[in-house]
Amino acid sequence: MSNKGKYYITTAIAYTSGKPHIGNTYEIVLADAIARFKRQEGYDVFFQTGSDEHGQKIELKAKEAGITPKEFVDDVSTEIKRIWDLMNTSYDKFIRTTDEDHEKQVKKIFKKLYDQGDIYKGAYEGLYCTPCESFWTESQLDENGCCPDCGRPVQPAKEEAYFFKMSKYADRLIEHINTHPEFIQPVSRKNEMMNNFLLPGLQDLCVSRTSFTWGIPVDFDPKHVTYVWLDALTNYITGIGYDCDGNSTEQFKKDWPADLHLIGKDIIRFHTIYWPIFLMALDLPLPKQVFGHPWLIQSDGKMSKSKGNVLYADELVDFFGVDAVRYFVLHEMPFENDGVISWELLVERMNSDLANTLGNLVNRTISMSNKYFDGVVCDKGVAEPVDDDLKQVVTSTVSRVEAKMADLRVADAITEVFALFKRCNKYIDETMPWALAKDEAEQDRLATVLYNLVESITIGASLLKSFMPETTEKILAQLHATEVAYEELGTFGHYVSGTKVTDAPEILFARLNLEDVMAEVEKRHPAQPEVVEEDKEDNGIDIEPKEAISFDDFMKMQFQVGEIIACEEVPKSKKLLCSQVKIGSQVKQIVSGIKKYYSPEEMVGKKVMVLVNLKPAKLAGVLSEGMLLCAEDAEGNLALMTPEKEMPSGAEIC
RNA sequence: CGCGGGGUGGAGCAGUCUGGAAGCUCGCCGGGCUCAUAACCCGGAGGUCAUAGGUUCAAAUCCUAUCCCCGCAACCA
Repeated sequence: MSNKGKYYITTAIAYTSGKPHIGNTYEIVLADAIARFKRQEGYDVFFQTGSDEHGQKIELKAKEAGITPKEFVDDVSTEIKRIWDLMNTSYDKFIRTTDEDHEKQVKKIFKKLYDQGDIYKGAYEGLYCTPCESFWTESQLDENGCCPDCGRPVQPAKEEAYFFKMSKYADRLIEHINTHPEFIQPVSRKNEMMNNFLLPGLQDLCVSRTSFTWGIPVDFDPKHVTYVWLDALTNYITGIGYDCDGNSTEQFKKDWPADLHLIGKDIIRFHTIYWPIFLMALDLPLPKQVFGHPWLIQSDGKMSKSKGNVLYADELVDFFGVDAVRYFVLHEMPFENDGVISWELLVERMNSDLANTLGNLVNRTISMSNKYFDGVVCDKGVAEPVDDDLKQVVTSTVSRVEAKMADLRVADAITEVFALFKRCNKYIDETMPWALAKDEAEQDRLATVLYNLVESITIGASLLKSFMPETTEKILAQLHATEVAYEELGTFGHYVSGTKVTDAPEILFARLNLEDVMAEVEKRHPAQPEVVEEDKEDNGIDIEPKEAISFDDFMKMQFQVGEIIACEEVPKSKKLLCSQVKIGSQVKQIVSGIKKYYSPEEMVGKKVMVLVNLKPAKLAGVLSEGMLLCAEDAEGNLALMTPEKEMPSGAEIC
């Protein structure tokens, strides 16, 4: 095997808040396909993945489960690893951010950056939930913009925190991005980063928290823990032996900078802005490429547990097998836009590509060899012009695959391999071995045809190795063939003439019946009654129970009947309506997120239930002096609460 | 005028940067074949490439406007 140099590839580390679903699993499989292919090409590959195990969310989840955070992340991390292994991914290292050496380095890095002035102490302004004593970021809030823990509104607040001075390195980063067009992939993301974050000016990044303790403590200020990105991103260097005191391992010196960080499109910002800037501050070279892959989404609506349609890798493997799932996620994922996954599509691909095109090809080829020559495959050298195109397609596939892989077009690469198998099926029709078999004079031609087929399949199977390693093994085993070395894939005739193939070909991929699969899915996940659509069968919905409140708490809230006397859309907002509500003799302006369900016209004249003494606040720049109360179903549909008998505006609700 | 992505035959997608006869996979219809997992091969139907203008000899592709989806951002009290 020729050595083309080192190749260091990473995935994002998975957050240990719960079991990874098929969307998360996609990334590791994609990375694995790239890593395996690079190895096959002759690179010295190091493939790292892992888990991100700190943070408030985990602290809370552990508390709920009545175990320590460490116990909690041990469980989840084990589960992640189990799924990665189940998917047959060939990672070299699984790093955990709770690993001792990682934690040690993070502390040192934090200190170093502080000492050199890149990190300073300031105050963090965020959204604070007072009852829970917790800070939340925008993205953590629930669908109502409230505290995800207790569902109550959050307020802006401050706490002491350390910040990283991003602006200092911004110009250098802009320069780097502009002079390295391959750095951010796909390129469309580059403009997004530039326009949204870099050009308007970078905010300093908060790198510590005092609101929770499950994290890496800041050495010199122990009430702070390191906040997510400085902890998580650094795994890429600590995992291969970085030491900021200058005692990095040989491996680090060899493998850094990374050749590819493979991540989801949602965290491109952190990998193309903050991470490079951290590296600049540490005086380390930047990774060569960051690829923000799209997501797999479900065609039948958002994943939701109540619909029973959340897809998990291990369950899919139960139905289809490891390689079929690998094939699906690799093949179905486009390069730039989100891909779709559903049981129907899975079954379709399984049947048409894996069972029909590939499985059947191998099966019929072996059957013919057995039938006509007792399984012995010999090249008798009786070539005909029709063979040329087959050989041309087969021997040129490797270069096409290589080109696609170089651009990270994994889906296109795997399609090229299947084009080879399709060409083989066509060849069988062109040569009609069953017709040759009837003619004594054509025995040598028949043998040659079968040899060409077995050789073509052997090359195809060898090319499949990065994507479906088990299938490669199975095919080669049935043919009693040896894998064709990468450098040899462009030439024909490696299969040893005179070899006997198996006399009991095993079905590689069995066809599945969609109805059967759906019935089984149905059985495992009994459909929950859809509360919205079938209101004849109203089974009600359950929500998280909240903590009991005292009567005094209740009495603090003032509810009254209000009459909407005017209503208009709030400009620049998608969801907001601004109503003038008459409550007794006064009129309050109230903004509500109900534009999707009510038009301003139909609002006017309604008598509604109003929480009157809520502190006024601005929404989308418009003052709101109360809250219109609504009922909300599982789908988020809203209905205003109105008195069931005529009541005057201002009437107290109690 | 917050930022961005998207709208291509029944389904899922490519093609758009660098204009030049609308393509792939699946499904459907018809034919062929029978070695094979009712598989394989060939052919066909089906699209005004969201809409309306414009530039051009030529537009899915470039320009302008509009409509509709989807993310993100905007404190959806």
